[in-house]
Amino acid sequence: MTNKDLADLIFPNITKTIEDYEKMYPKRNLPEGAVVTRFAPSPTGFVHMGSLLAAFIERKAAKDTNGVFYLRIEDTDQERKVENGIVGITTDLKNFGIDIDEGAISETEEKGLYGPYIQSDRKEIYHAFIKHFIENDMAYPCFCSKEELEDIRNAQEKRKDRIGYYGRYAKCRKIPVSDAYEKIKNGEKYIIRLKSKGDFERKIKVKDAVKGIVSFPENDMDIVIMKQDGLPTYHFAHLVDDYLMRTTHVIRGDEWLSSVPVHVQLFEMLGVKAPTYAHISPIMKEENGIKRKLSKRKDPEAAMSYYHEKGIPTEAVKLYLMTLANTNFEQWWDANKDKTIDDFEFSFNKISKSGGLFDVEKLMNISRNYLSRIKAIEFYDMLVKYAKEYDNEFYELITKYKDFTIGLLNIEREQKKPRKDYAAFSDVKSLVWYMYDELFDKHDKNYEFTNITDKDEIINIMKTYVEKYYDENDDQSTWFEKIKDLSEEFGYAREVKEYKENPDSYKGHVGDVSMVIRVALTTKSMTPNLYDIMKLFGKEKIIKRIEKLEKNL
RNA sequence: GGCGCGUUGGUGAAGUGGUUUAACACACCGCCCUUUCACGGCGGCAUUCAUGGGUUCAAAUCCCAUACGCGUCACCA
Repeated sequence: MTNKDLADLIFPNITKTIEDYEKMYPKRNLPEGAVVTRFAPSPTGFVHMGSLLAAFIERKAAKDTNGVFYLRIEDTDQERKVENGIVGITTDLKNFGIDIDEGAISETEEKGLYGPYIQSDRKEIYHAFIKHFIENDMAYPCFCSKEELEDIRNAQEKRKDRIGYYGRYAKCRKIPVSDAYEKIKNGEKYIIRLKSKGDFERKIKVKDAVKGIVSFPENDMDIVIMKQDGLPTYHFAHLVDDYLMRTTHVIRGDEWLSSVPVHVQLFEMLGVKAPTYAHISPIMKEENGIKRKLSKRKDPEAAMSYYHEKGIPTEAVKLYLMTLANTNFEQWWDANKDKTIDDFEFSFNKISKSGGLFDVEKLMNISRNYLSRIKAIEFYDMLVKYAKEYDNEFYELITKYKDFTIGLLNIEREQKKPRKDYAAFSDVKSLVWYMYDELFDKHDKNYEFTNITDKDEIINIMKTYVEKYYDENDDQSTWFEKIKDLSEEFGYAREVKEYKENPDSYKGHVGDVSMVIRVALTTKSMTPNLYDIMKLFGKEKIIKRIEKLEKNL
């Protein structure tokens, strides 16, 4: 009775060998230094901020080196599966412009030569590898029941020993092959465990691309590699998949860091090179002075849908992720305002070792900067898309008055330092409602007059202005000259300076008069450039606004 | 409890033994500019890098302890 007999008994139908698979999935033909990465989520139906950050880094690292980025679905835990879970993930990725070179596309489709990319479709492959492990005395069946395992654990706790299935506690390890053979033949339930040759007293050193050199004791646990349902555990699937799919860099959350000894051991036992690991810290959230991991259950901002609903552009989220990924990005972007994320050179050692706090404020600031740098028409197109989904009334208006809206969005935009009014598409309506008569008429009118508040004076100024001075064909400097003339006529200083030198000689200054015009037309004391607004309005609308002012004041 | 990882201003952080009397950005606070607001400009905001020891001519940077935080110790990933 040999290990081979046992392996044949357990996997009678597995005929392919490891060599066969190595031939089927040969080393990738890629340029020197190309990085192959993967995003490997469970099919839970959506991506949250933490995993999006990983996916983003994976995508970026592969693209920068002309490598490959693929999507692999890790569904070895059948209980986690959600209906249409894969589509949920691929659409989230698509929404954020993270495109895959290979991998799962939907529940039934995939692309690429290194598949299948869904783990539950790879059972045969895993079995071939497990068979190889058993044949070569690197794995064995374990018949321990839950209760027996519990007993072992209790004994260990009592003795203050390390918890786990190892050394003298690994009782199934000692079962002779022939006995194991008989047990299986008799239909006893079993799982497959690794026969670890590691020594806890010896240390290993591993170079992590983010954390640097980390050292651990060798793994001496006989970890489970195949579960009773015949599917491999994460550890073993990681070995097989990342070897066969020729992954060069495994980027994952640092909750995996303590599994590194197991993983390097597995690769060693197979006799192949382990990938480079990059363990990234989780995104944290502060609540009541306590830092904790950003949670998809507790924190709405962890879900991608949150940004969609708020109308925060995906590009802004990506920019924020880039600043989280590489902290030197922000400075670079500021110095290279016309460039995009694609132009930035990503590096692993610029990833922060400790977990950063998720800062919505910062994200909003980045979004504000981003939105100020794009063309008005791009802004408009995205705004329309957003409004169509979330604000039908506004959607009707901005599509009806398309050029007007683009003109509005373009105010003080095409200049070295553009205005930064908007952080999200949901801000727009509440900031510029007064531009649209339909919204203006139904909105509560709270005229925010400041220095000049006398009703007759205000009406007088406005009427005189429109009748005597305002000409919609004036350029900005002529327009402003005329406001100065108007100010003078009413006893206000032409220049602020003049007024400040001789405050007693004037009722106020040109700024006060400008404010009257601004508030009279918009009700707001804060607006973009008044000249541009009036230009967009045209004389007719201005006159109507003055009539409305008289009525409402 | 074992094993690991981390700890620089309110926040993100730069920094890898000397040119750091600790960059830059967000937030905040002043002042200035400005036809308003915004933008912008200028200035303020850690004499100190969790704490305590050590190595060194020299330490945020190297070593050791302690504290705190986080992760992990499943037939979950």
